Formats: sequence, C-alpha cells, structure tokens
Amino acid sequence: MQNKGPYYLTTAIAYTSGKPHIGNNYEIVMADSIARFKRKEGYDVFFQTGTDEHGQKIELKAQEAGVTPKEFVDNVAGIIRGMCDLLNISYDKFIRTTDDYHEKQVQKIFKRLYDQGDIYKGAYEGLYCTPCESFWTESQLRDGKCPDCGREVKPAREEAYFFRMSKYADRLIRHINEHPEFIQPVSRKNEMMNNFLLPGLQDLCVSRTSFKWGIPVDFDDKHVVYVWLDALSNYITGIGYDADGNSTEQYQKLWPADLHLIGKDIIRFHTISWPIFLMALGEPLPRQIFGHPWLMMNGGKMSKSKGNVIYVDDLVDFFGVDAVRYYMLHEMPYENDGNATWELIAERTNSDLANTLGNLVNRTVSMSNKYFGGVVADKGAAEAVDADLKAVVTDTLAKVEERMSTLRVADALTEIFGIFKRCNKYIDETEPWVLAKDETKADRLATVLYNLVEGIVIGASLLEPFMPETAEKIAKQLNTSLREFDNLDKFGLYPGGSRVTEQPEILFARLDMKEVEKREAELAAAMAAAAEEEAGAEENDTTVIDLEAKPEITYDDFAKLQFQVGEIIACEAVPKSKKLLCSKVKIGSQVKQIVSGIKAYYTPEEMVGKKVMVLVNLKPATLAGVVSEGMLLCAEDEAGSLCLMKPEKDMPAGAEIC
RNA sequence: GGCGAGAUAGCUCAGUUGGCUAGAGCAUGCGGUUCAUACCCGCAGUGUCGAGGGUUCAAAUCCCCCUCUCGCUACCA
Repeated sequence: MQNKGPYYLTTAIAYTSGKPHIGNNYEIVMADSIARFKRKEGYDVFFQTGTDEHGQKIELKAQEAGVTPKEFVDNVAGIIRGMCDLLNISYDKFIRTTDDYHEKQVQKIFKRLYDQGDIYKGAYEGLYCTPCESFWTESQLRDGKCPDCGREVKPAREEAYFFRMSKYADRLIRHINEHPEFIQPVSRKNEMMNNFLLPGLQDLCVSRTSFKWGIPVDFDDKHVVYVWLDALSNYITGIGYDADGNSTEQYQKLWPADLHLIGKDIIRFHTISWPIFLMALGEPLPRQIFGHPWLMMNGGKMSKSKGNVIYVDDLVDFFGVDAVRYYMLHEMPYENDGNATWELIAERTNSDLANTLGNLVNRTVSMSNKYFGGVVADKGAAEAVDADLKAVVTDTLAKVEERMSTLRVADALTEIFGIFKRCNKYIDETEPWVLAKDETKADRLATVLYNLVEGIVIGASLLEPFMPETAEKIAKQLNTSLREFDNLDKFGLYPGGSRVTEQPEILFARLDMKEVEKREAELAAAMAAAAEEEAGAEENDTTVIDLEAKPEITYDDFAKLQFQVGEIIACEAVPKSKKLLCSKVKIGSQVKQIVSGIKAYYTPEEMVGKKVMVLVNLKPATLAGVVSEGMLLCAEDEAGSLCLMKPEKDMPAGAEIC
C-alpha cells in the first residue's frame, strides 16, 4: 500500500466531571472508524483523544466527594479510557490536560501571547452582576442593568487577562470565506458568521481568579488559565508543540490537523477562539472542523431518576461491542440529531447484523462443509449471473471511499451491506441445494460457493474499520486474512483449496425483544435506586447555595417594596418568545398583567389558580412587546431551575407580605 | 425579535441545474424457497411530496405568503 502521507485527527477531549453516556461516546466511535479507514487507505494516521480535567466544576465535584481534584480526575479519566478500550478505539495518543508537558506548554503559550501583546492584563470594573457571575460593559447594559437577568449590576473590580480577539477577526472571516470546507456542515458556518464574527468579537477573558484547579499563570499565580485556552491547546501540545520554537519532528509532520471532530455545541470555540489562538502563535489552521449533531437517548427525555440514561458499558455487555459500534455509526446523524433506545439498537442488530450478515456467513460456511467438506475452490464453472455479483462486490470500495471522503459514515456502511444483501440474493439465484442434487453440477456448485466466500471476504475487509472484531471473526471462519484496500476491487484472490471452519460460530444471535426489555428494565431500576440514594445523601449533606452578600439595607429600604399575595386567574404563553409566560394576577380588587421567564418550568394551565408572592410596585416594563406590571417571585437553584413562592397556608389574594 | 435549517409512505429518510406512472431501508400483507440464526428471495401497497397562491408546456424541485418543528442568538423586572 502506497503511503499517502500523514493524517492527523482528533476528537474533543472529554470533560472529567463524571461518567459519560452514549451521547458523549459516539463521537469517538465515529473518529475511530475514520482513523481506521484512513489507515487502510494508506494514510499515516495519528488519532488523538483524551480528557479535559480542569475547572471549577471539577473542583466542586472533588470537594463533594471528599478527594483532591487530581484524585477525582484520575478516577474519571480512568473510566473514560476504559470505555475507549471497551469500544475498541484505536487512538494513538490519549492526552490529559493534567499531563506535565501540556501544562508546561500552556504556560509558555500564555506567556508568549502576553509578551507579544495579544493577551493583556486588565480588570473588569464597575459592572458586575453577582447572580450571573458576569461582567458587562456600559454599552451592553439594558436600562443600566444586567442584560442577562435584569438585576442591578454593581461596581466591582476583578483582575483578569484578556485576549484581543478583534485583532484577528478580519483574517478569520477571510479564511472562512476562502475555505468553504473549514466549517462542516456548512449550515454551522452561517451561525458563526452572523452571530459572532460579523457583529464584532469581544475580547475574551483567558484567566480566572475565582478558583484554583487549573494551570497557573506562571508569572502571576493568582490566576489560572481559562479552560478553553487550556483545553484547545491539547491539539498541538499532544503532538509536541513548543511555544519557544523547538517543536518536535512529529509536530512538524502532523500539524495542521486534518480534522477536528467535535459536537455542535462547541463549534464556536473551535471555529473562532481556536483559529485565532493559532494565528497569534503563527501556526497554520486545522483543515476541517466537523460539528456533528447529537445522538439523543430516548428522544432526549432522559434522566438518572427515571433510569433511562444509556451507558455504553451496559450496551456492550448485552449486545457486544460491534453491535453497539454499528448502531452508533449507522444512526450517525449528519444534519439532525439521532436517537438511541434499547429497542432501536435491538431492531437494527436483528435485521442487519443477525439476519443479513450473520446468517449469510453461517449459511455459506455450512454449505461449504456440507457439500465439500469445507474446501473452497473456484472450478471455473462461471455463469451469466456471476457477473453482477462480482460487479457489485468490486465496485463497493470506490463507493465507500466516496462516502467516507465527506464523512458520510452511515452511508458508507449502507454501501458495504449492499455486498451482503447481494450475496444473499445470489444464493437464491443459484440455488446451491438444487445443484447439490446433481453430480454433474459439482463444479458449478463449487464455483458458486467460492464466489460467495470471496464476496464475503471483500465485504468483511471493507467492514473492518467500522466493526474490527466482527471482520476478524469472519476472516477466521473463512480461514483467511482481511485484505488491503488495494486489492478490494479485484475478485478471486481467495486462495483456492482453503478449508473453512467446521463449526460456524454465530456472529450475532437474534435477540428476543422481551429479553431486551427485561434487561433494560433491570438496569433502569438499579439506576433509579442509585439516583434516589444519591439524592438522599445529598439531602443529608444539606445542599446549600451561598451567594455573595449584598450591602445591608435599612428597614426603610425594605418598606419601599410592596409584596402581596396574588392569585393567577389566567395565563398564556407570550407569542414570539420562548421563555415568557404572561399571567393575569388578581391582587385585592385589581388585576395586574405580569410577564415571567418561567415557561420552561410551568405550563400556562398549571399556573392558573396558584396563589403566589408578587412584587407589586415594580416599575412596569415591556418584554417581548408585552407590558409587565410586577414580578412573580421565584427561588432559583444552582441549575437555574425556578420555583414559585407560595404562601404556606391559603391566604386571600391581596394579602400583604411583610 | 434577528439569522439559519427543515416539513416527502406507519417509522427513519433519499430525491443533481424543474421533465415521463415520486424512491430506499425498517415495519405490515401475500407468494417462493429450505443451505442457514423462523433465515433468505420476490411481489404488493397506501402518499392532497406541510397549507394556499403564482411562474411554466411541465413544480416535491423556482417565486410569494402562511402554519408548524428545530438550531444559534436575544428576551427571563
């Protein structure tokens, strides 16, 4: 096989805050199939994946678990790496952002960008919104208040480092326009252009002082490097980049990357922040960034308490690794989100893997044994029907390569299965069991079986990047080895006289749906129980939320606020808004119209009849074109979920709250 | 509200620059077959191609408008 040169691809690195579910795992299976495919095409592939291990969230999780952050991420990184191995991921490098060489380079990168003026030390001044943990510029404020939550912002000062993004914006816009393949799928390109690049980029804060679990800025150790500058750099530090100009040979060979495979949620960082960092470092930009959609579980309605979160280790345990890989790859959504349920995986396994593929191998091996004692040989008794079979088989490589060149993995698999379907049809056309009854047809029968074996070997060889274990099993049953891509457009290379296995092993057993449901229910029950226990434990820990204290106020300040009980007598969604509900609230004898951003937590129907706490004398404002004359008070948890405040006993509408 | 994507068979979706009776896979029904994992092969469907209007000899495909879904973004007194 001719060497076609280096091919460097990466996945996003997984955040080590907990065990990943199937939606998190599928990107790496796609990446693995691309890596394996490119290797077979003759590229010198380097496939990097790994874990992103810094940040406040991990610091908190570790604290909850009573371990150090490093102990915490060591554990989770181990789990993630274990999952990669379980899924047969052929990564060449597993990078952790806590690796010493990475940390050292990130510090150097930060220093260099600072020295050359791309990063400057600044401070947020004046306008901090505590609940949102965000600083705002004067121009971003709405009516002098936080544009996010509408609350008072207050003068504050926090030292931070910033990156001058705008300096490189024009260059990036030009690059994106001149390289239509840079952002894939193309629909994502418009989102980035319209929402971020064309309106003008804000300088990006690239350091934090509010937590410690990160890479320290070595010349200013109050600061840690902000997560994206840290995480994105993995793509170059993992292959030997050096900010002082002493990058390794490997780096010289591999960079720029050919493909960053990422989820659609982080396209913005990969297509804006990352290229700009690279420009600042004087490095070339990656050739392509592919933002794949998500594989949803149970239509997106999953939760641990319902027990319907899907984990690949459970699936692999039940279906086997290649059935799981096949499902992920076959359902691999290209533009729209895909869906995964135990039932769907079982259906696909039964119809494609057990029926079409497994049964084909089984019947072919069985017939070879039955009619020729397992010996397979082409006796040259060709007939007209053979031509089409051979054509389908030998044409598939080109079709698969075409599909893979645009990362249409699911379509590539469908092309390969076309071989197996064609082979099944060929058996019906040639009717080997009829040939077997006529001794004069023995040569023809042998030729038919040879053609089948040859077709299956080529199909299995094409299948190898996607289902490596199964491809090997097939080759073994046929007592041969998988073929190089160079030879997949040639028919007849299977060595005549080879003997197939005597006892064909069932590649994929047909699954009984009742068994599938039973297993799923068992896991769901266990998961729900665990979730409940965890929730119980959390309750004992008396989960609390600490807010930054506001300045003391006097009773007179308080007395300015008029709180009353209000009864919601009507409620409807605000048209043309996604989060707003408009309620008619009876307060004493008057009725006020109040708009609230709680549509995600309450339906209009369930709002009606509630008696809630209302701030009555708030200056009216217009939201989404609707006047709001007060505020329904809510409690907000860490996740931002809202809960209306109701009187503990039934009180008349209008009762004062004081 | 801004920008973008989409709406095709029960389900998941294909349908190049407008061109013959609108397709595939799964599921369903019928027929064939028995080497095989009750499997495989064949046949058959049903579709107001989201609604309405327009351009054209001809529209799923182009234009206008409407409805709905989704993504990014804004809105959350």
